[in-house]
Amino acid sequence: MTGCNCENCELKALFFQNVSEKEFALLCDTRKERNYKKGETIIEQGAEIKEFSYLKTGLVKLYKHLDNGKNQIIKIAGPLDFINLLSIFSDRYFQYSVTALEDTTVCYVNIETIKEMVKKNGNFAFDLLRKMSRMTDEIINTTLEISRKNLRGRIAFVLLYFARSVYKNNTFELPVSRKEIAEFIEMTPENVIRILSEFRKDGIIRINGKEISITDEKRLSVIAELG
Amino acid sequence: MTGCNCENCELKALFFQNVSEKEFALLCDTRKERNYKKGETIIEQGAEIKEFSYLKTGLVKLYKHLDNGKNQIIKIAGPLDFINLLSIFSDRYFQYSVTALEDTTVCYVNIETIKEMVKKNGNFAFDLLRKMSRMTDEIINTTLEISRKNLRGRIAFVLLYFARSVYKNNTFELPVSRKEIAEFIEMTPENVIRILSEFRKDGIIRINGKEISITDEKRLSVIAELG
DNA sequence: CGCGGCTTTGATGTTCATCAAGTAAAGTGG
DNA sequence: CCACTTTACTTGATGAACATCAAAGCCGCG
Repeated sequence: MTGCNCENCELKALFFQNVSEKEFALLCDTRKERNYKKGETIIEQGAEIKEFSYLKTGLVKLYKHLDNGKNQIIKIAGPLDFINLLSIFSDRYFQYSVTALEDTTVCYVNIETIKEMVKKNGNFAFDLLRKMSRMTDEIINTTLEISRKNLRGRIAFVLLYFARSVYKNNTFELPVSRKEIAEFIEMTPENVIRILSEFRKDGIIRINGKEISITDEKRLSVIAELG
Repeated sequence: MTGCNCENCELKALFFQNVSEKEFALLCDTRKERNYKKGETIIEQGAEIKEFSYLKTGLVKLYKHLDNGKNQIIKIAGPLDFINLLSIFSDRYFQYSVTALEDTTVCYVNIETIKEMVKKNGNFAFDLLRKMSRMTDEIINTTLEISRKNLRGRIAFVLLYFARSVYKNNTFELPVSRKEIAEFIEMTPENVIRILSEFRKDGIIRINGKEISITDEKRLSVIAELG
């Protein structure tokens, strides 16, 4: 699906407020949109960066393939996130992969067009700098925060992350496997399960397969803080 | 010390190649330069960001003050590094402190001037985007890399970091205390010392107070890789 | 149906933080 | 310049936290 029906897209206002009509038309001409099923890979680590892409709807994981065959999840990204902003200006190739955790729609714009726009339109560049700065800030802070927590604190952290930041609800369907949680917060899948069970026995959460209900958010917050 | 004697500064070519004479003069007018002794604090976490600053000479640490009274070192920065690029576009206040590890010279330019330049000069903005992207890439990669190594691997990593990236020499004076190493690579000072002693006993390094000599770089590399 | 991957639980051992105690070094005030 | 205080460094002993290994049940999928 290509073409220019972005006029009414709610993202236009957010990302391209400082872009002229003419520039915007240029963007739209090269724009592509694609849907991905849960589990499909959107970006493969090592591939050449040809597009500038942002997430319209859905949920994805950004992760690195390590030498030992394991993966390390860097960030979980949702609507309105630029999913390839990380290395787009520093490298020709993707430093990480992106895979859909839920059905997802991605918009693609030609990367050279964006680069030209940065050079010609300083206000757009400024917006991009701010956006990028916020995103990397968040990744750095989250990574450091996780790494200094103990395992119980880490599990509490992810549960609250999904409840508060992603689903805005204390009951939700986990979009990731236990193993993926482990890859995100630096621990083993066995311990993810063990601690989830502990929380269940302690009456802090209810578990039904992938469905999680936080029943004692206060206690979970304390664990996340102190852990 | 203020004023405009930047014409011959080696940093001009690096950072401001896409800046016009007129813009450059504006930069220079508001420029300040300041020297810091080893141990002096350059930036205090929480302070308002009023300047755009970069390191001319020396070595500094960027670190966060944590709630429990401890510190966490995010990055060690050297010449040519923008020391406040991290949150400069995302926040009004510094998210971290910066302290000199060696005698250091810092150049300051008014932040509003830079922001105006970004908006007016797209090529300058593009340079800045690239620089920022590289810096945050490196921080994220380093943080993730450290967090998945065991303690021996982490110590090997920092020793090689100082030898290769900072001093370009296998013998060097450690610019940080054992405690600061611990704050950088997420472990306790006791274990930093213990593992340094192990490496000494194994004949991998020689230690004389703060002076370190790497005598078996190959073995140290293997430990850093596998750890 | 059977295979492989995800999940769960238990047992075991290693790694690491914590505590304690002592030495060395470096700054501080008289 | 010396006694004093503080801070950094070092080593050992101990226990807790965590990874690893093993085994079995579950589920989806070809």
